[in-house]
Amino acid sequence: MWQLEWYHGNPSFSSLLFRDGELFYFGEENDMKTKLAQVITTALQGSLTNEEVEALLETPKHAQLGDVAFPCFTLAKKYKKSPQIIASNLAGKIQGAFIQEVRVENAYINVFFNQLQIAQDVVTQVLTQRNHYGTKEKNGQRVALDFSSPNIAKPFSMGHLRSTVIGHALANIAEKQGYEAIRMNHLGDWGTQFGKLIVAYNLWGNKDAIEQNPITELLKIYVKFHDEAEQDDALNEQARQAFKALEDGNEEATALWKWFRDASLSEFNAIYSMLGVHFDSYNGEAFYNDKMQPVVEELTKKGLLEQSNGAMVVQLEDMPPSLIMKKDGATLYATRDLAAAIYRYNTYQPAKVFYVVGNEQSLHFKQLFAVLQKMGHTWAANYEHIPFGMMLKDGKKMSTRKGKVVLLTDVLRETIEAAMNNIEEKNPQLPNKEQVANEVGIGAVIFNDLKNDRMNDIEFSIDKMVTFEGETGPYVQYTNARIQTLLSKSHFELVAEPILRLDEEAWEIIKLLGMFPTVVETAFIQASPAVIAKFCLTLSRNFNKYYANTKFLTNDLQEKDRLKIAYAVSILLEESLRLLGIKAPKEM
RNA sequence: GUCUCAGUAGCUCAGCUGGAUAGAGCAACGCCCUUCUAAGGCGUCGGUCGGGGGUUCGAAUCCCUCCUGGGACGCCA
Repeated sequence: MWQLEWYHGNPSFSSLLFRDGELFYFGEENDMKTKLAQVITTALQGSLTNEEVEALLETPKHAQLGDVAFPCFTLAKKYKKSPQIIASNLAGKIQGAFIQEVRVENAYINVFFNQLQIAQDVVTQVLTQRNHYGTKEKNGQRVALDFSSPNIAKPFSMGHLRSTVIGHALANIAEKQGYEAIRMNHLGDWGTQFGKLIVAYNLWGNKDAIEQNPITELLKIYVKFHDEAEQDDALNEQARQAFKALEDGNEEATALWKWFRDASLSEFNAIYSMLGVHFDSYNGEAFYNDKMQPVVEELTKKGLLEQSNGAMVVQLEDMPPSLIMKKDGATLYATRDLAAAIYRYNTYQPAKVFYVVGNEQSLHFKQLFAVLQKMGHTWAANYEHIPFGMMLKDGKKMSTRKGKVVLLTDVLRETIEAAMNNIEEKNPQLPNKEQVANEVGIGAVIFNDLKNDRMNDIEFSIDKMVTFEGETGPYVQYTNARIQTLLSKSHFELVAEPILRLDEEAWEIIKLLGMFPTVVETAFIQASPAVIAKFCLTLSRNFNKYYANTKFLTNDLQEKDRLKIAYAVSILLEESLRLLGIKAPKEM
């Protein structure tokens, strides 16, 4: 049931769309840049299209110059006049109710908006739509995301964190953009290492210990296997046989495999629950075992498979061939991913598929998509690798073997402890200390990972993660918590109505609030949670500046207006943090 | 060797679909808590945007080239 509601009295308000009682942000009528572009386009009488004008509009580097600037350099050629003269001629024609002032500086036309009107408009929208502000209407399309994907029986390291938190944030962002997100955990639950584990378990395994602490114990016997196998090659042969038995469906082997998998998964799920991450599918490598033969057959039928040094490959242009089958006929990584890609297309019909996997696998995905294209699967154009940089330790890749691995649970324990120390020191009477310490400690780790461009390598530093000052998750959480305190201490019922007066420092905040829908969209287009992280840092910084110089609880006419802005900031900080997968405690 | 990602302040990074004085945080130093949580705010210090060419009215941003570092390159995933 759709229902259109026009905001009474004020024609500048966007139309708000309700469906079954839920509210969606609709349209961009409120975007000042768009409005201004229309005015300028009209003034130019067809010299430039509306799109061209909008592309030229920019935000001045310094706020005192103006809110939006239109550079006239490109018009100079068209009119054969100096850009300065064009600017001053054009400036007089730029007018509208939302425009306060137009200034010409050099070749720029700098426009100042009517701050109060825009503040009324933006704040009312945020307060009305709350966490739905910036949410697009459902578009009926799916985005499938392959992320996290740890290996069974191996510890969950800081390295695995990246894919997990980036993927999770992208799924949230996709949903806010109107897509249905399918979260897929492509578990590493198959391979010769399971033969080794089965042999090792039969030799040295302790059932109770593994049930208590599955990954630690499994890793222990796995490492022991490697040590022993160096002396005794017969073990490797046994492992091969054990894996063969597993592949052939041997009951005992299958039971062990299932047990290892379930036990590991329950430990992973404990981590996922701490991080607030969930999945729609845990179909890992094993799931595709019976789906690879049809792929090989399809490749053969389409004449794409070639022999090369005994192996079967698909030749590709401008890149190395993709290995599909080993000499012995066994399948490979690429074969499995082809099967998975096809299965996902058939199952979900996704509009987009994101593989959130480390940058070191770029070639693999380029090859994968190229093979799919050669097979005639044009939908592969919607498949995308979302790469990210590595988590480094001492400037080098973390490695399980060299003992350079840092376990995520250890890091979380430390950051939660640091958060608790902060609480004891700064706010010892706080209720639910445990929960808040969890939310802050975990938030710090997630934010630390998401705040920079995902392509950057990250040097692991526990010291940085337990520092809760500056550009950190706790800084944003703290800003929000202080606003929440203000709101709880005020006696106003904050409803969505226009604000009447605007402090000077609040203007930057208003502009940021108005940008939020565009920010989310950019984050989605660039597949970059960092865009959201930067946004809430900037919003926090601007609000803290305002808060430091302004008394909010004054019990006068201005109090309500200021609190409405504070409330709007809080709504968007909480929503930004939610998109990043971070909790926002009301008090800390 | 080929491909790929990166190189901006002492450190970690923004800015990169070209535009006005290159911005933050950390570190260092100096301020601000009898007033809404100082996990905060203000100030000072700090930059040949890796080097060199080119395109342009205009380049950190685009193109070429070189240098440095990470990563990937057939039977692991």
